[in-house]
Amino acid sequence: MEKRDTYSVKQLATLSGVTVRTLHHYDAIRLLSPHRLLNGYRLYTYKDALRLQQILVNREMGMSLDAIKQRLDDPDFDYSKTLVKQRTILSEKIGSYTQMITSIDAALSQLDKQKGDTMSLYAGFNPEQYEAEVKEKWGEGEAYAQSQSRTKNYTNEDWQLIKQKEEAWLEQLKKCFLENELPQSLRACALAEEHRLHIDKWFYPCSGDMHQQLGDMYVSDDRFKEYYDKKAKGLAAFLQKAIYANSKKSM
Amino acid sequence: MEKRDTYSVKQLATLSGVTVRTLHHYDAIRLLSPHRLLNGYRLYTYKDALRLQQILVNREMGMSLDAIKQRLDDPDFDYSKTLVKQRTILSEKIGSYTQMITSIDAALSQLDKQKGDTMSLYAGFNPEQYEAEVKEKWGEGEAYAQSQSRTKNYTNEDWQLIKQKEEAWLEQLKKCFLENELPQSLRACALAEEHRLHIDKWFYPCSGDMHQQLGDMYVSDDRFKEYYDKKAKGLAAFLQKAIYANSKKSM
DNA sequence: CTTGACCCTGACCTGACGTTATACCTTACA
DNA sequence: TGTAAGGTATAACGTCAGGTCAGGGTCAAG
Repeated sequence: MEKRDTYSVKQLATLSGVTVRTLHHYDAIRLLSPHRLLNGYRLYTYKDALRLQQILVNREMGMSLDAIKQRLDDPDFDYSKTLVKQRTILSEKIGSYTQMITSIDAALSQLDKQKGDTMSLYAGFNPEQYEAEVKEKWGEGEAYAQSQSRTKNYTNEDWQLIKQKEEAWLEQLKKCFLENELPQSLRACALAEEHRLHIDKWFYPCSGDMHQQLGDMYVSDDRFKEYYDKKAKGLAAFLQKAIYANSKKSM
Repeated sequence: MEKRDTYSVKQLATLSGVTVRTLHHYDAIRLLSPHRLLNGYRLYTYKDALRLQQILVNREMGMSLDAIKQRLDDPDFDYSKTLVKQRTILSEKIGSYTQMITSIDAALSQLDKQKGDTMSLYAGFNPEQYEAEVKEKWGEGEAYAQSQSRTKNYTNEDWQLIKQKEEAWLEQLKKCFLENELPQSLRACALAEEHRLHIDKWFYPCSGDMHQQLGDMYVSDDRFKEYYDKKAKGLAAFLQKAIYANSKKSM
């Protein structure tokens, strides 16, 4: 701190890193009341500056302004008392921080356990994630980035839910297909739309266009084709057509 | 954090050291909105508890609730990375706080020399009780319960006696360590056994196993480690080894 | 004699809860 | 079966440490 003998509000404020309003406040509650010039301006002495420093240190420790006032105004101001008080505050903080650390550790180990091990769930092939990966190869990095950032915090439960929904949907699609419904039918379109919303909700924004690209991928990429055709031969193509029909309808 | 799947308001509140009102508030501002039972009661899941943990750590770092909300709701939020970062920040803070405490202690002892007034120096950290607390966190509620019920009737003189004994013992351990005794040495083992008996007598039944767990804690829990290492660097680890050696010997 | 930087007070606003009041729900026990 | 205790809910007002204007005075420089 610069060694001057007097300061204006602003000078003291900037000097000690508080706002003018704060000094006004401290004056109002008589925590730090400087002298006044004839024009009413506040004039802080070096002593005031020292007191302010004390105030700030104690405030930093989480003490209330009132308590600080009590202590600084205590006639038999006992430095050791202050120190002891600060010591206990510090040690309490340490206590709560250690507690936080232990819970963080607990959370971390918990997280390790439940961090979505998608491989085991999907037996090696996670279609929705794979989609994003393939899109990446095609230069559509955005979908991949989105998918990555969204899924990285999914828990095992989340993945299970997603998988369940997807499986239920796939069952319906299969039924629809096996019952010789046309891909343009309302029923097929509804399922296509459901699929789009599923992707959109859990993985990355999926517009109609994006969805059509996906449909194409389902027949052109062997891995996808196999995934769907394993359920029922021709299902991949059926899905693609349904997606196209749905996209047209939505426009 | 205890591993339960659901909590009531009060349960979660006490568990995480906040008030019920705070949880209500967080619900009101949609920072942490739990499910509701049919009667309208809030029901917090483990996920909620994790989120609360995040909130509290961030709050402690001086972030506004609004900013915290922003962050936690950000899809790019990487939970585990953040946890790790926070852990290091917290433990750094602990480090600097302990530093401050030691310098306060220095100042205090300086003052003590000038006056006659000692006592209450250890107002902050009482290792034996802290042990029980930590064990509680680790799920060994029995020790904590025992410790609580035994200590609640202790008088001031009792505490002084305990403290004295513990300090005397600690001095001996320090000497033993600084004189390059091995932790397997008879001398070290004797001190370990003395320590076990001390706990057993004053706080809770302490078997060899329990004692070994304690030893582990002394090196893994920063607060203990610091407590012992402040006496002599490496003392915590030394004590742990001595405890292990003593346990083996007694079997 | 104006302009811009400072200063004043007063009044209302804010964030993060604390406190109090009133009422409902659930459980234990007489 | 009733009732008392204790947990829960909402609602509404209080608090603390300032932030943010608004309206007006002061002062040195150009």
